[in-house]
Amino acid sequence: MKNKELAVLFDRIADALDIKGEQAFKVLAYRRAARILDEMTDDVARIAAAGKLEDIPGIGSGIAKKIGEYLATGEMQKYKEALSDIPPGLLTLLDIQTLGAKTIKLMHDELGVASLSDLKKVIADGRLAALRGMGDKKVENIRKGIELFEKASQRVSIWAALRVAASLIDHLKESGLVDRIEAAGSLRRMKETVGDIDILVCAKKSGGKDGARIIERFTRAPGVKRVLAAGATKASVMVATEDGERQVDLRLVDRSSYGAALQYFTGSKAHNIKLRSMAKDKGLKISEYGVFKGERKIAGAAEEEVYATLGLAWVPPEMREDRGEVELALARRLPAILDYGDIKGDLHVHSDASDGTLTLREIADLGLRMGYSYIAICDHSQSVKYARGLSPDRLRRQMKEIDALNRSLKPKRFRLLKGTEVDILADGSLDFPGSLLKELDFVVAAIHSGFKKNVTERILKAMENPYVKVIAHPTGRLISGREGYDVDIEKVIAGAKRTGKALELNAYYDRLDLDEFNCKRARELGIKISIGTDCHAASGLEMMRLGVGIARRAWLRKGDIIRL
DNA sequence: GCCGTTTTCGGCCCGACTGTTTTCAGTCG
Repeated sequence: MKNKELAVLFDRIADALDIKGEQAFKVLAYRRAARILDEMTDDVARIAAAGKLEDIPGIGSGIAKKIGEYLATGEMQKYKEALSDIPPGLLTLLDIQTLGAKTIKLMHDELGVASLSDLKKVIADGRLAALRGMGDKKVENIRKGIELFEKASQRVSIWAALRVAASLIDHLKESGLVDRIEAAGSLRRMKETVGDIDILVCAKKSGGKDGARIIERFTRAPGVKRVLAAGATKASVMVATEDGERQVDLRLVDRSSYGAALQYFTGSKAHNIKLRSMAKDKGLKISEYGVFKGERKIAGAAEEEVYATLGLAWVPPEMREDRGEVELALARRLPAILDYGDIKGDLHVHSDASDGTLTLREIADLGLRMGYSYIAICDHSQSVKYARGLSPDRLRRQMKEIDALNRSLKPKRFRLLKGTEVDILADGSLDFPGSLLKELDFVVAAIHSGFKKNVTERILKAMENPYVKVIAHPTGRLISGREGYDVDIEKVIAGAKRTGKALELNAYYDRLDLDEFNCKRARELGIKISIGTDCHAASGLEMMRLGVGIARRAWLRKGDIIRL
């Protein structure tokens, strides 16, 4: 599929035109096209062949023609033309906060800045500060922007971000001054990676000094390394996380605006723009303070109200990406996506028999506390030596143990499932014989070695086995803390479709295998998804939330996942 | 560049903040 390639091209064209000072709306049009292509699960070539490109909202005749040209020739005239007089190093400067296209163009035209190192030079020798419109403070901000860019250009994994947000929220709640508080932004939308963390707070007593106290407490919270700004309604700090420092913004809002602010700061940007332009058509105006008809505020306290004023059903945060959800909300036809409470169990957990840390009893206790009905124990098989994989004998002993434990758990309406994460060996055969697999409740198959040897073919062969229900690590992104493997996901998806096997959405830390994109494609093809944490420790069971979040972003319904 | 049961031309989301100005441009979320 050329979708992603084309997305990159259009994004670079947008960058180049932006720096050249082309009309902002033209730049926006290219960016929108890039985003559409990046997220599209259909093959753009197929749509182009059917002559349906212009049916996609946001793709008009101009961009359709350029797509056609690229598909036919492998080249795009507009791309060459746009990039011809732009040094490649200049485009990366757009990623520096406090530095935008206009300033970059000015620096390039006046000082010949063509790269990050050029920029550092003109800051050091004072030539940048001498430019018109520039001053010491602006230069200082750019310098700070560069520092931030070099230190924290990576987006942090959602799990680390969730933990940072939770600890700050708890810290603020302990003050007793807080009425409502929650994380907004991409964290609330459950994006796999998060840039900044946004927290929204509403004081119990508005108008008094409580707001100032909350801001004060925030800037002195544990983990805060630096305060970037602290005003009456907003504060920004840098907080230490597992993978470096991260910016956290706190916004203090009025109770009457809480819903509007939550909606606004949750985004995404594209979703919000669509809402606002709809509002405008209706003679309304939406801002973070509320929905206004002329001077009069007609909604704002609750998010539902904001959507209702536009005639829309409330949209789950995970769907707010302008991928058609607004139109469906208008038609009252939003799909009933999987809910966090729909999860009745975890379908991939390791015990201390292999490389986990928990006993069967501890896992059962945790499962009960999570409100589950079942957990599948899927320890490694014998060949996975580094993870103390179970021999057939040890697995049979574990099965007896589980049977015994289940008898005592019966009154609690909870059971452990007898399972395995059976290894797919170098020749594509499985690490246990069928006679053993047959005795198990749940068989997950996965590759753990020979990452460079015919991975795709081995997975396809394993899919032919009648006892295998699920393929784990289908995209091979990361596995047991090791490097991932290269797999032809197209073939794996086709294989799952053909054999009726499920693919695992694995949520342990940053592994999230499947990712959102392939999860969505699998759903569209009617392939079942199995959600398991693949966890090895107590905290890991809670990571189910990440898996469900990704599933919701992919619009999975209850019926799309395996439930026992 | 895209889009249109008020438009095939003239629109295209909104507000805050900052720093540099002397009324506003640039940037961000």
